[in-house]
Formats: sequence, structure tokens, C-alpha cells
Amino acid sequence: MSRSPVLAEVARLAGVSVATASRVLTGRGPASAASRDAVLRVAADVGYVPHPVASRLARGTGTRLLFAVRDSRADILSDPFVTRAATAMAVATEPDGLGVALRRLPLDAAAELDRIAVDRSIAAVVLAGHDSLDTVPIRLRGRLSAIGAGGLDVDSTAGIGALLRHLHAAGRRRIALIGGPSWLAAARVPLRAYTALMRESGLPVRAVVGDFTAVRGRAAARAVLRRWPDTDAIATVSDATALGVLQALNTAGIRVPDDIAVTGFDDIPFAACSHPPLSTATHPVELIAAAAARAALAGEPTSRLFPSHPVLRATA
Amino acid sequence: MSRSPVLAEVARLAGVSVATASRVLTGRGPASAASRDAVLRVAADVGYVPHPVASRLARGTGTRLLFAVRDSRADILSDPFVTRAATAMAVATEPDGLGVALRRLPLDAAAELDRIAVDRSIAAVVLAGHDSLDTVPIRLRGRLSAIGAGGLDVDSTAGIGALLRHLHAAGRRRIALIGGPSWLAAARVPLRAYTALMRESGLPVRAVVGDFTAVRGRAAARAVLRRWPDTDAIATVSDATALGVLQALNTAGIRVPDDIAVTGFDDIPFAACSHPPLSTATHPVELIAAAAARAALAGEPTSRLFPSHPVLRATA
DNA sequence: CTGTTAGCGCTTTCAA
DNA sequence: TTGAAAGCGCTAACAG
Repeated sequence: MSRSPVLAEVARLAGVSVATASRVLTGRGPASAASRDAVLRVAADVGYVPHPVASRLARGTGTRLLFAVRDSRADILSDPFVTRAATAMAVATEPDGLGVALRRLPLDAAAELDRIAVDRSIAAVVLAGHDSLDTVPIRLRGRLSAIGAGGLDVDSTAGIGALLRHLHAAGRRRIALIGGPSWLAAARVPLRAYTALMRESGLPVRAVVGDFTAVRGRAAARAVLRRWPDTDAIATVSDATALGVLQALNTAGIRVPDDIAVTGFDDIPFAACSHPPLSTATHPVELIAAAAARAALAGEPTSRLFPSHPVLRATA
Repeated sequence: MSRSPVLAEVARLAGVSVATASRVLTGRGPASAASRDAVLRVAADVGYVPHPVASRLARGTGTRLLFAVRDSRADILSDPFVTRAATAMAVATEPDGLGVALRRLPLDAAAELDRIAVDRSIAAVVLAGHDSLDTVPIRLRGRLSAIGAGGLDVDSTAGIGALLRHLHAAGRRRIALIGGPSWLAAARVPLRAYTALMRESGLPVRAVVGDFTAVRGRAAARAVLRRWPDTDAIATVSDATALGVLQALNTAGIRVPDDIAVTGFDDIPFAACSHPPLSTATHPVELIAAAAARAALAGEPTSRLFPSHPVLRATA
């Protein structure tokens, strides 16, 4: 078993120069039909597989897509949203010979971003949890995209809106919201939607801060009950939070949804396994992640909203 | 803002050749204290960051770690175990300038493995769901490791054993097991442990096949009840399965753990959020994944068992 | 211990 | 449209 065939071999066998072979195989630059055919046939014959590393070195682009998640929690990289997204990116970039790298960034990410900008092994960067793309190093321009905050995001205004309207239609009139952390600009979107809707319907605004974890969800639920004992619905912006809420209500002997309705957000795989099964909104996390990866690699700072569909199970 | 400094610059500034600079910076090969100091100082001064892509091209090693998961399910790549492990690998390999790629392999993976073997961008491969490493292409030798099946694995004999003993001590005498899929060699380990323990204690063997999903867990639970109506405990080899079991029992009006005790396996983040909270065994998935990544990269076909600790919550 | 010299495999001017 | 040649930035013989 010999070494894998290289471009030079293909070129020689096809009777053209490596330059021509390269042009044909990459699709960049001119080539006559004759040489195109020859090269393509030989390549297929010998089972030529290009060497992405060599190609990227020559082109000056990196070999990995960095998924940089800004968060205050040290364990954010084991958050289901992050692991799902990272995995989807790995799948999406695999065919290009790229790999994905993962890094948590502290809230003040400036220094870290500078370091990333000079790392020539990084082809592009997908940012999550960042609120202003204006402050990123210029050297990163043209090779990054963002999830959330003005980048690729779930249409949470519509999503939370639909859930809240459902609660309202079901007769709930004292609806609390457990939102996202205050340092996250993207968390303001669902909060605004909630506030506007409550005002509009003449309902009280009962918002507390959450952090996308079940632990915080439990605590937040208790806080809500203490502060507004007559609450009849708790909406959240994350399934994990909602599961925490469910637990807190269960142990407090409060019936769901009879006494209090609960809604999640994201429809993680186990949302259907809670007791009662969680009503939530489903989001194409894998699609979003793949789109973010492509946008970063293409250098187009895409801004796009993905649909949020209510999934009504038993908690609301 | 100019380009990042390259090795040649550092060498020139330090008054040595690039070869020496390379030796110092990579730590391979000799170097006098004097040149070492000079190189290191200059490198720090100019903020030299090596170019992993160039280095790996020169060295002939790839730039990504492939996590190849063999499974019959098309959606296996969104399994929590896979996403957790992949993420952990991305974190573990990030400092080396590597990225991770993810691929599902069909049960008959021979052709796919051959293709992987000729992909020069792949530095190493971590296999999961594979049962015999003897059949992998020779070209992959020395750069792969395996999770499960004789590679890096959870000590499921001990883990399942501890859970079963706990059930037995709690008075359960008709314990069923929902195991793993039959095509997976690694699934035989917990099954053997279960069978041995049941025989030893003079208890009936009630084993059915599962596939690590909640959906299958629901169906399997119903099958168990139909076949052995007096079952008083259901052990599983995956939390997802156990959550499915819990659901099936809930809807059947069977009380857990009063009527039937249930145990999971893995302690996924949401195991604590089920109702009742799931008793299971906790496993260092991230540690295992990181170790597998290191072993693959180091070319040492490690075989090691990781501890499984019972986490007794409310279902058993 | 050190520098010189070839590469690693591909891309991309540039001149023909 | 094509080929020669010069890199991309680093590593590793090899001779000193």
C-alpha cells in the first residue's frame, strides 16, 4: 500500500502541469475542456483526495472553525445548546476538511479576541453570547459570524409571543417571566416582547433574571412565588430553566398546569420527558449552527431570524 | 497593523537560524542555553505565534481529530453522549491548534474507514461503537483510539453491579434489564454482569434490547410489563432509556419507586430533573473523551476503565 | 550544538 | 489557456 496520490501525480498522468490540474480541481481559473476532462478522469481513476492542509497553507487560510462562546459560567461549554451547536458545526465543516475548536470567552473578551485574531490556524469564528460585533479586531472582519444578537438567531419575539398568547388564551392573567442573564444583550429581546405584551393586555409585569440553568430555574421559581404568590403561569426562555421550575413547583406541591402553567424554550431532546411533558417552542439549533458556520467561512456577516414554533405538551 | 511575525523573523532577531529557532520553540532537538534564551525572549517580544497549519504540513500530520461514531441510527450525532464527548474533544485539542471533525459510520464501516485512512488532513481518529479494532486499515494504526469495547470505557460491570445490588438490598427481586443494541459488542458487558448477578442471587433473568433512546425505553418498558407483569425494578444502561421508562410507567399509572424502581446510566444533566429524579450512575464522559483524544493523538491504543459511581435520587 | 538545504502539497502570479 | 517558478511557514535530514 503506497502513499496517497498527490496533485503532481494526477497532473503528470493527465499530461498537464500541476497548475492546470489545480485550476481544474479547485474550479478557480480557466481550463480547456480537454484538460478538464483529462484531469478529472485521472483524479477519479487514481482516487485522488486533495490535501486540505497543504491547500489551506498555500491559500493562507486556517484549518479550523472556532466556536467562541462568551459567558460568565465556566461550565457553559457543557450546556446542551452549546454542545448541540458545536456538534452541528463539526458535521457541517467536515466535508471541507475543517475541524471545529471550542473556546469559552469571559465577558470581557477583548484580549482573547486579539489572540484569536493572530492565530493563523483559525479559518473563521462563530461568536455566541456577544453583543456588539463592532469591537472585534479588524483582522477578524470577513471571517466571522454571530449567533444571537443581530446575527443568526431564533425569532424569540415571535416565539415567546406565541407562547404568551397561548397562556393568555388559556385564561392565565398573572404571567411571570424568567429571562436570560442581564449581561446578555440578546436576552433583552424576549424580555421586551414579554413586557410589551403584558402592557398591551393590561397584565402585570413580573420579570426575574435567569441564566439558562435548571438550578437557577428552581431558585427563580421560588422567588416568583414568594414575591407574587398569585402567579398562574411562568414562562421561561430556556428549557433547562423550565425543568428547574417544574421541580420547584413539584416539591412545593403546586400542580402543573392546574395551579401554574409553565413554558420552556428550545425544545431540547428531554423536554418531552419531563413530568408533565414540557410545553415549549422548538428551534432548529442544528440549522442555525450550520448556517453560522457557513456564514463565517463565507465571510458574510449574515443576520437572519429562524422560526420558533410552539410545541404544546402538558405544562401549558 | 502588519502581518503576524513568522519564525524567520524571530530567528533573524535572535541571531540564529530558523532551524535553531524551530528546535527551541518546538522543544525537539538540541539548543544551547544562549540561543534558547535569545529565541524565547525575541519570540515573547514580538508576540510570535506558531502557525500550526504550516507545522503540521511539514510534519506530515493532519490538523483534525476525527470522532467516528459507528451506529445504525442516522441521528446518533445528536445523542447527548456524542455531543458531550465531541465537545470535550474540541476543548481538549484546541490548545494544540487542532479541530475536531465528526462523522457517523454505518455498521459496516470498512469502506468508510479506508476513505478516512487516506485523508491526510486527519491527525487521528477516535472510534466509538466499534467492536473490533483488528479490522481497521493499517494506515490508521498508531493514530487511533477507541471509546468502549476494549478501549477507554466506563466500568459498566461495576457500575451496573452496584445499581443492581442496591436494588436487591432494597428488596427488589424481579429485576428487568433494558440493555443496549445487539450489534454493539460493548453492550454485552453490562448484560453479562446483570445475568451473572441474577443467577448468583437466584433471581429471574428478564433482559430486553434497547438502543439508548427514550422512545425505545418507553416501548421496552411496556414490553417488560406485558411479558413479566410482576416486575418490581427496571434497570437500564442509559439515562435516556430510563427517562422513557419513567414516562411509560407514569402514563400506565404505575408508581415509581413504590411499585417499580428504575435506574439509569450516565447521569446526564437532566437526570436530576425527571419526576421523580432519576437514580443512576455518574460517568466522567468529558474525561473519557479527552483521554481518548490524547490517546489517539499519542498513538497509544489505550485500554482503560473509568469509574462508575451510583447516584441515588428518587427512582430507586 | 548549529546552519544549510530540501522538502510538505498545493496555489497563484507571471510570462508565454 | 497554459506552464514555470515562487512561495505559504515550518520541520528534519545532513554535514559541519
